[in-house]
Amino acid sequence: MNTAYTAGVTTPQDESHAPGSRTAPLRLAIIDGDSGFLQVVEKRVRARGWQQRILTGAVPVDELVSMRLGALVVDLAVLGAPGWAYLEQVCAALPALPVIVCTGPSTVAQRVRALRIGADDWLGKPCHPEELVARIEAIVRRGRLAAPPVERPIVEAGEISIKPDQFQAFVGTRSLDLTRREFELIRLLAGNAGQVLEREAIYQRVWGYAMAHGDRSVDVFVRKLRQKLERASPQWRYIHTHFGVGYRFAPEPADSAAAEDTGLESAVEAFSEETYAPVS
Amino acid sequence: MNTAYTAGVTTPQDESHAPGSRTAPLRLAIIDGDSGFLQVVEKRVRARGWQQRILTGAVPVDELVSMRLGALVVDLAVLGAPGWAYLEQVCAALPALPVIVCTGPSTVAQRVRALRIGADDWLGKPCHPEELVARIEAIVRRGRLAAPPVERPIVEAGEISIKPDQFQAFVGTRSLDLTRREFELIRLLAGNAGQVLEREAIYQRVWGYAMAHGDRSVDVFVRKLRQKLERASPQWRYIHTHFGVGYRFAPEPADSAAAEDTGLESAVEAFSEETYAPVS
DNA sequence: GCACTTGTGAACGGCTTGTTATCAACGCTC
DNA sequence: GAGCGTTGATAACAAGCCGTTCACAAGTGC
Repeated sequence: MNTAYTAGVTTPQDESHAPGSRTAPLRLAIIDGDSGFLQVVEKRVRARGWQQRILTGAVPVDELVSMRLGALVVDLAVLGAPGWAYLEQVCAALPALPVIVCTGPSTVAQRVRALRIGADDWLGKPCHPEELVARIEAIVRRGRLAAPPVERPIVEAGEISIKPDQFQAFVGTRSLDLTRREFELIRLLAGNAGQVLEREAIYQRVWGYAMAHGDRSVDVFVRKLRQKLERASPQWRYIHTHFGVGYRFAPEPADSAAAEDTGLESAVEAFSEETYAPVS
Repeated sequence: MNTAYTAGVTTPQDESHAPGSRTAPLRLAIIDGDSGFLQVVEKRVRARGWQQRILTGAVPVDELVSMRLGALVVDLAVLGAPGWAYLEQVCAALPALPVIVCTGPSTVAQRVRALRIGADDWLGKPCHPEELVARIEAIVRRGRLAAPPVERPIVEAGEISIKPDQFQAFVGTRSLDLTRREFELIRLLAGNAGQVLEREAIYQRVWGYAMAHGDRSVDVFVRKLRQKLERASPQWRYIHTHFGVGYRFAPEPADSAAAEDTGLESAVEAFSEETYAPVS
């Protein structure tokens, strides 16, 4: 009913940043009526790649649940007298949800009451949007720290499966015995299956810094990977060279020599919903 | 820098491990010089059954660690110019420690900076002690809340069984005679059997604070564990090294010389629904 | 055919890990 | 409080893995 929404520039999957800092974009909801305030906040929310949803009033708790929020900002003034009951209700139903009350002048008693009820923070208006965002970050950080590590999905491709929590790839139950770099590389490639990745981009994302001119490391590691893949799964070809460009990951049956010529390959490439752009 | 040796009883795990089993009294430290303020705060801290410790200045991080704090309140004004560096240092070394800055007049930029550095909250003086306490409670609550990974009371792995209530591991009825740290380490590893845990993560969760660069403690304790496991259960191998990453707990028969060639190792691990599937 | 790119194998060297020893700190008994 | 055994932190050395680099072969496109 009352949902303006703004999607951050969610990069498809910047999955493999070098030191594994994994952060899905935060989903933030704001119950507030001050359009000027909302605007300046939204600007900063966007800059962080978060997703923002603006609510103009009390939304049933069920709906809040279904929004799968990462944080909630509330202006109690908007809700009027039932605001306190609503706050209590939300905090009781969603104890894991960070809640920041951001409202006008208040008394100590009010602030203490909100915090006791279950709110995580209280920020008086007028306030600087930067501080609001910083406080949201601090609370979310605290919550994430204690949270169980996010389970990463197992990627399946051809015969192999990539298990991030083991830093290893398998054919059936058998390990490919990859080193760390090899694993990071195959994870990056398989995570962007069907896409041609340029050497410099690969290097940047696996090694974490810019590739020096003439560096052949990527080639060498692709070779190592191919060797291990070939040994463990000889019926498939996984990594394809694009001359003058880079490499593309796409599992294909090994006997598709004829198929490749006809461009049939795209029929095999499967699990990636990413748009597949064949390169002649 | 490494002056005071604060080894000793160090049991920092209870806050990070034991979910909500028992709520030990919160240990609170306050770096502040205002005796009047300290007095009114202390009154309320006592009323809640917390333990309070007053520090008159910057205390070495090592000492903070050994205090096993549940929260820290800092008045930056007391620390002077180096206060910011100190704050950063503390937050880096003890990311799990709730830190509240409670100090005099401030600018938005200062508050944002502190929150970014790792502080959980900023409360301007003068403030009502009740609000300070309520904010501490809210932060601690948030930190405790998201820790639901219910650890199985007894973990069975290979020949050994781990009994948390006894702080000991056994082969049959025979104790492995593990020290406290050794036990915490094997509990963590076995509790995440099959997963590769990175050294820093292990250190953070067993020792309770951030691992210093170059620290080899995890390796040394892994060796001690392996030694005791080997002695008590020579037919099995439990802890596996992942070069450049960390360690993985997975019971495997020791005679896997032939098995390794067939990739048996992964089939046995995790004592889950996987059954041994002979290869070829 | 020529220039350039990519594949391949091997060797070097650095960094990671295994292992042992030493010492400070602590708890215990007396 | 002194003496003694235990625990944990740290240093030092050895061993070995792994990433980088080089040289050369093979392949690609013009």
